[in-house]
Amino acid sequence: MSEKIKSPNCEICAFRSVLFNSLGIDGLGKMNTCKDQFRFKKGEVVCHEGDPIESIIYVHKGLIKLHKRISENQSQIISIARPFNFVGLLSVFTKTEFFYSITAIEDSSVCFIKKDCVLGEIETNGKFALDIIRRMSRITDDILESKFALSKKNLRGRIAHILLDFSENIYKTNEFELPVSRREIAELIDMRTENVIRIFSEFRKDGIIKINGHMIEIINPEMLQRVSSAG
Amino acid sequence: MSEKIKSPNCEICAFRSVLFNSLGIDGLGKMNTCKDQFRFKKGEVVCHEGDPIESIIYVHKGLIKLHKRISENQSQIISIARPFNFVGLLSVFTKTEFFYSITAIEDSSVCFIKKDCVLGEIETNGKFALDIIRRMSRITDDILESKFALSKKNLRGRIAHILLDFSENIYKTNEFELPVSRREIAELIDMRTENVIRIFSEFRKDGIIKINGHMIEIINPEMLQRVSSAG
DNA sequence: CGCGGCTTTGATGTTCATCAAGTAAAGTGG
DNA sequence: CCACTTTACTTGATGAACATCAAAGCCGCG
Repeated sequence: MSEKIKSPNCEICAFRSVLFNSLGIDGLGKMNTCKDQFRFKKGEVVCHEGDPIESIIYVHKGLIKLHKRISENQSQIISIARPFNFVGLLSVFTKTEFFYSITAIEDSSVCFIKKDCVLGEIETNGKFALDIIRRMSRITDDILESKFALSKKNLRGRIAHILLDFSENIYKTNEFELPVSRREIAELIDMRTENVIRIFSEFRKDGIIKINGHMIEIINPEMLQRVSSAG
Repeated sequence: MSEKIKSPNCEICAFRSVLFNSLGIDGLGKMNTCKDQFRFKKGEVVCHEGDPIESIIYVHKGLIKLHKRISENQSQIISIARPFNFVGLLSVFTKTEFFYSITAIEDSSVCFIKKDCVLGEIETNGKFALDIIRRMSRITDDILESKFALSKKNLRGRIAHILLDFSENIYKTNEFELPVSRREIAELIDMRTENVIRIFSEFRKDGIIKINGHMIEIINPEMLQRVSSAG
């Protein structure tokens, strides 16, 4: 079960987030009273599709996936949120319910920041409002650009892209344990499980990566980069 | 050439836009001094890729396309903006230059609203800030949902979808003149010109639409809806 | 121990891009 | 206004990329 943990002060935590630059000590103190921090073990559900949106979610540690059932035996992973990411920052203003579920794919720690606190702060603190808007724009840009880039890559390019993302942006090392199954990778980059496996094997045979179950070692990052760009 | 026209008062125009609800007469008066209204004839360029973003753009009348060169002889249409739409509302906060060009595909009338006015109003008017944020969220939702939906449709589904969009959302009639060439349709929904034509022909043979050059009549909207959903 | 989920490989079929070639329409210069 | 050029449109044939189907091995778990 998820476990509520003693909240560290936002003052201490805030340095991690550009978002709260404009709050000042007063605002941070206020935020402190609006939030709850929880730990989730790998596989635990953070929230279900259809739950009311009462808070925005800040990823403190770990990895969580946003996903959506699209048929009886088909899911889709919308994105994987990583530390310092906000989830729901876009939906909170237009929707009343989450249109995706959230599940931890690693042991994670997340903050729930009450929606009303954020709204209130926006109304009274113009600088904070601008910060939120800039943050939202950047999130949107990122999502659009990456979805866009992925959608016009071929399958090899997509696999290369996501391996590089894990390696360079998430784990910052050439050897890491994939937090997701082959099937989940397929759901994330919109292809079939069989082809994920096939292309993993191709990359292995080409000497680009080593595979041992979920452990991946990237032997030739330059080549992977080339495959990603070419795709 | 584009032609600057005598600006109607924003007070008169504003009823069209939910965005300006929170401005009040004072704010609208201010906006009035921050904006310029221009007419563009079909085919005229509103702005070029790389131009500095000094204003957000509001479509008053007509249709404009946002497009981008991706190689010597390949373009891509990012979206088509219609009356009451804002363009640049997302980019204005994170970018300094347009990453797309804008061209009128019908005789159009657009307002340029100075960026600084909008930023200033956000800082001092909390309700306006919230309105902007809500509007941005909705724009983002719309873009993501429609791009998302399109990307997982087959070619027939995409063509059906876009024909329905023109018919139901833009022209609100079953018979209309396509404001774009076959090639531009291909650029908009990410396929090849040849296939746009082929599928148009199929729909014609199936008795779903009638075609006469750029004039399209949708004979069987239900069927088109079914093709769009099935794809 | 056996069941279900994950992984892997091979065979087959569908969808769509690409190439090629020809016609119609629209702009251009004399 | 007509020859000329270019651009848009159209149809058919071919091939590549990818989904789908089928079958079997692996592994953890009740």
